[in-house]
Amino acid sequence: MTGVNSSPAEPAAPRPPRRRVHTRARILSAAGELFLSAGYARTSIEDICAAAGYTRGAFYSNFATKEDLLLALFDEQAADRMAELERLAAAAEQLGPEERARRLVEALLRVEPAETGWILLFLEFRLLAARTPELAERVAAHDRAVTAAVAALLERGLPELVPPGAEAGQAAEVILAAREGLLARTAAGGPAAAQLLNAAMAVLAGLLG
Amino acid sequence: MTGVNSSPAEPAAPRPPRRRVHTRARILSAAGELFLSAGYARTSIEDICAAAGYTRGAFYSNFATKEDLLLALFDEQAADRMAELERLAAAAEQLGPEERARRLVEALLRVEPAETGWILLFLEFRLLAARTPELAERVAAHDRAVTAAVAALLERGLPELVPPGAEAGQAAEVILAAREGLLARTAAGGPAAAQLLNAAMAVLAGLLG
DNA sequence: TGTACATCAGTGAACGCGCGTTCACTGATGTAC
DNA sequence: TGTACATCAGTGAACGCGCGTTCACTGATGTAC
Repeated sequence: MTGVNSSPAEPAAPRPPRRRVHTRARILSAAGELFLSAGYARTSIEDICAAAGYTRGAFYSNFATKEDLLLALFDEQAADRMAELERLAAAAEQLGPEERARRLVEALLRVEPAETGWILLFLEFRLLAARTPELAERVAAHDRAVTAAVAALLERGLPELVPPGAEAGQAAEVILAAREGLLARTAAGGPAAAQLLNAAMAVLAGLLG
Repeated sequence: MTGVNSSPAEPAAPRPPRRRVHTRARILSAAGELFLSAGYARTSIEDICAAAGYTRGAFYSNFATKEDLLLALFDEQAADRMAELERLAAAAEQLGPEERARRLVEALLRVEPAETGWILLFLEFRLLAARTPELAERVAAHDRAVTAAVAALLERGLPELVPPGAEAGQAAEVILAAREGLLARTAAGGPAAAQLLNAAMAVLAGLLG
């Protein structure tokens, strides 16, 4: 099969596009940075191409529309988030119940500075999705996945947070919503992230103790 | 002072503009409806004027810019929200501690269908504010006022929700953030509002019990 | 290894549209006498 | 009460700009022989 050409009469063997392989990645990366600092709507395709070192056409040879690019970025980010949760679950598995609980609370509530940037972009995506059915399903699916992962974490490592009468999924939903709400407040110029998360920790600790 | 004209030589007595008094209100109201259903960015001034029965010029004779209109709407809504909280506080004052607690939890977590619409507009405002310093201060001030009002409610009527080691303001912040986060999820096509708020109630009840 | 050819990623000019804002105007409303 | 005048809320056409998208092209890259 290797030496013998398989019927050269066939119109065109599907050849892999192996030209300037990094273009798409570079555009994605530039778009990510610009979206983070200026938001999706305020960032033009021209801006992105310039930052990545290409012209508009390069963009349209890699993405169908601007929304398509946003979706690619979202999928990337969503995958990262899920991978992180899986890592966290695996790490938690190794620990004793006490240390595990401490780690999980911290991991669920802590905020990296980078995230305060992402939250705005994510909110913009939620907003867009609210008016765009296809996108809405994507966000909803992502929410379901993250909620389920966090619910599993809670069940194994923080059962105190799942009170009798409630399901782990409900607790996860509330925690994630609170987290997103707090992040939104900080990102839009409210109190510092650290301060708000201290609040959340204090409230949680008090309620649990 | 009434019969005698006070120096008619004076250039022009400031006369009150009492012409088509309802124009501004009509535009505001039409804008509110359209913003609710399509969002701020997707609603054009032309749309608003048409819905209100005027032309573009009428708009600019009542508002400086589109952002100015949004701000007026925001202030209106913010005042309503604060008034509602005051009414709630006054009503709670009349009740025994048990009934009062029940009422407050319900009031803080219940969601009117109308609010799921407003939340999207509010998020869009937060997003805009995140990139616009003057707006940011407005939202932050509103957040502070609402948080303080809710904190006062909690201190008087739901001290169980303010665990030892935490301040009422912190508890208020967490509750409001969770509420906003949950609303954002429903509004963008996630689970039904009722379902999410059941979750919050169940979690709270469990933690408190 | 060298040459001719085909492909297609990326170029860059142009299109077209939506929309916020401006502006010269007009006619209904209120004031002065 | 009636008339002349001034004001200014609202009209509607036009401006201008940003931006997403299209498209005819070109030249580097890979393939065939």
